[in-house]
Amino acid sequence: MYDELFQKYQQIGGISNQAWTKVVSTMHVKSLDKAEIFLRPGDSSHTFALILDGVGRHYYVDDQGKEWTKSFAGPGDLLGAYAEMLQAQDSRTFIEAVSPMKVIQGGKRELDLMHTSEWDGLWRKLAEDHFIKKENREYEFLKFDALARYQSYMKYYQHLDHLVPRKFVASYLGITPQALSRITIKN
Amino acid sequence: MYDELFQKYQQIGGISNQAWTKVVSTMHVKSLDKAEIFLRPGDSSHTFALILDGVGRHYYVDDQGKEWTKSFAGPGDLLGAYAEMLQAQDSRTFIEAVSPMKVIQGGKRELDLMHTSEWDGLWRKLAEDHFIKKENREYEFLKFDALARYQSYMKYYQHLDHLVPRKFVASYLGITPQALSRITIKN
DNA sequence: ATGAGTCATTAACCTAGGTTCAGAATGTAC
DNA sequence: GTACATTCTGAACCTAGGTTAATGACTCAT
Repeated sequence: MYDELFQKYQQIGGISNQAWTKVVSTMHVKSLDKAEIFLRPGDSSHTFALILDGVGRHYYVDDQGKEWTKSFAGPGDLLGAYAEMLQAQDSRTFIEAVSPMKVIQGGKRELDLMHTSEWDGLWRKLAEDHFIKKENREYEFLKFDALARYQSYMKYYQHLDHLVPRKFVASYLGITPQALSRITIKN
Repeated sequence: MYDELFQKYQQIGGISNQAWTKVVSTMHVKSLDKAEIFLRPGDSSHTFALILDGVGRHYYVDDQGKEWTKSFAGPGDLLGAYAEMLQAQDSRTFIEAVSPMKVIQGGKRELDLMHTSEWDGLWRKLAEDHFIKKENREYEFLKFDALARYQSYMKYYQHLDHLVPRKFVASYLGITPQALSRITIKN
């Protein structure tokens, strides 16, 4: 998985093996139990990880205690409070392991190491990809009903869905588990 | 306004006066009538503009002919099919003048001129800002009802609102003009 | 294996917002 | 200024999805 990880980010941002290794070598592998929380509101957003195995989930909790899932993340994906990192704020989101996970974790040290021009392209690409994904989600919230959003979820996250409880899917779609049941039985 | 524009992007991305002037000097001023369309689906996403005066609107049209507003843009803001530009696709969105506008327009030539490392920081910052804005909108769609979204709109776009017809506000919130009337009368 | 939580589903009822239609209030063109 | 078109508001009715509550089906810890 290490090699795949390098290849993935190499391809996205044209990082040299050297620069990559320099950063990754100081990161350490961490295992997370199912339902273990990786990051919570108030934690430093400098903490991040790359997923080797398993599925993670980024979510908010509102004042009534309801959870709203922003995104899921699988092998190769970035786990972290990305928006807060960009704004130099502490995390406002929770990140938890949906299934048992294995990740390589980094922090401020590694982020600083990536503050060279060689990494600019990668970070720009990551920002752009994040933007495109969120704009697409905006589009779906504006135009799609819950069923159409569910179908889009299934398409986008098909490789992770078998590990994701339906209540999390519902919270990602912005509906209740009951509503998700209604939708998926009928259609 | 020219100076303000430079100062704004100077501050965002640390562009030198020289680099800025080199790009802007080949752009030309364009006036748009109210309701005039600046860009439509199928047009090259290389066409973009910086707003000198007036208010623009980015929107989709769905298969039933309904319009869904992605964002508004005022003086100093970027007018363009940004997501499509990033993906090297033709525009999928409409952009129109909500009020009479004055802009400085650019195209592929200027985009190419900005393909130097000096511009990387600015483009990265733009991508990040776009991402943050969209993630915030995702958050509001997940957690807020129409009234709360309206209040958020009023806060964010208060400086432009006097120029924006309410039907466009409704289409930005993802509701009908009738629903917007209901909301704003009662509250 | 057993009991205590979770989780998914179903059903009955409720509500925010959609739809349709109509009238009032604006704009805009001549 | 008059005429026409567009926008805004309002009311009546409808529907997608929320809320509450009940019932199995699963975990999983002991």
